[in-house]
Amino acid sequence: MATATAAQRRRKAREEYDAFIAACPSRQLLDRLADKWVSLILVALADGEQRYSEIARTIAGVSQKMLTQTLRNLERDGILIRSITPAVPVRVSYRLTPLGESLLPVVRAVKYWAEEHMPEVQVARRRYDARH
Amino acid sequence: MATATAAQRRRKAREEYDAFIAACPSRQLLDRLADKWVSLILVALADGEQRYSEIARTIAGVSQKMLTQTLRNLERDGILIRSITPAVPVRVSYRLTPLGESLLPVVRAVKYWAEEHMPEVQVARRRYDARH
DNA sequence: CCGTATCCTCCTCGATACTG
DNA sequence: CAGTATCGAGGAGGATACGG
Repeated sequence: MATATAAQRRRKAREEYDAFIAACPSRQLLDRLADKWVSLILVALADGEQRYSEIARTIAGVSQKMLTQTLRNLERDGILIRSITPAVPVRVSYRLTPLGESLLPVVRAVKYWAEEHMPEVQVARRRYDARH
Repeated sequence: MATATAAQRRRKAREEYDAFIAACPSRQLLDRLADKWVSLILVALADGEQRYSEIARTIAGVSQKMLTQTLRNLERDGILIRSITPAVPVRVSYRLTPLGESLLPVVRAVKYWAEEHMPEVQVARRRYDARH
């Protein structure tokens, strides 16, 4: 059964890779995911292929440099695919790979959590600041 | 019904807070969560209260400065509680708040994803590097 | 044991200017 | 449109030393 095998492979991977260990490659991957822009890009691509300029418009405040850089990193990691349509002007689109699709719910949960619990955090901050 | 009310509050919060908008407070919260150490600290506290030195030992490679700084931020955000037992030497413990408990599964999922999918990412990187 | 304070370095990130 | 190249400021974050 292919699915079970894949699940077993992932379990095995988690035994071998421990992000608590500084030198572990998965720690570097965790650092990569712990990025300002990664979750926003992933969520922006949730509904399918998007052009470079569309992503830029969705994610307010991202600089051209950071957007390009983060997209390249995610492409290198196999999380998204960059495709070029030769035309004038050229058209570049990005879409999630299956690997990226598997990451999407995870990072989307982080974005949602931040949006949902912001009020509680703001209350906690005011309480803390009042006492310190 | 208290639970339903809380759920409604969160839904409302998600309508009002949109992390795609740079100025939105939830975007700052997302940036806070997008931190090298946050998920590791949260997961380290998953099984309950831990002393400062225990956390430091669990998370290999974290400097005293960053650990203290991140713990302070998380305390201010109401995600964990710091408690001091006056003794000689002093004993300082950290544990998750209910808010922190609600965040735990989310960030743990990120850590797990990184550990599980590291092999695929490494393959993707080798493929990418071979072609560029 | 659990910090705080200081210094110093690197590297992230934004701004700007330029190309196919 | 979708980049690349370069520069420069600022902050992240480590090392070290010291304090309650």
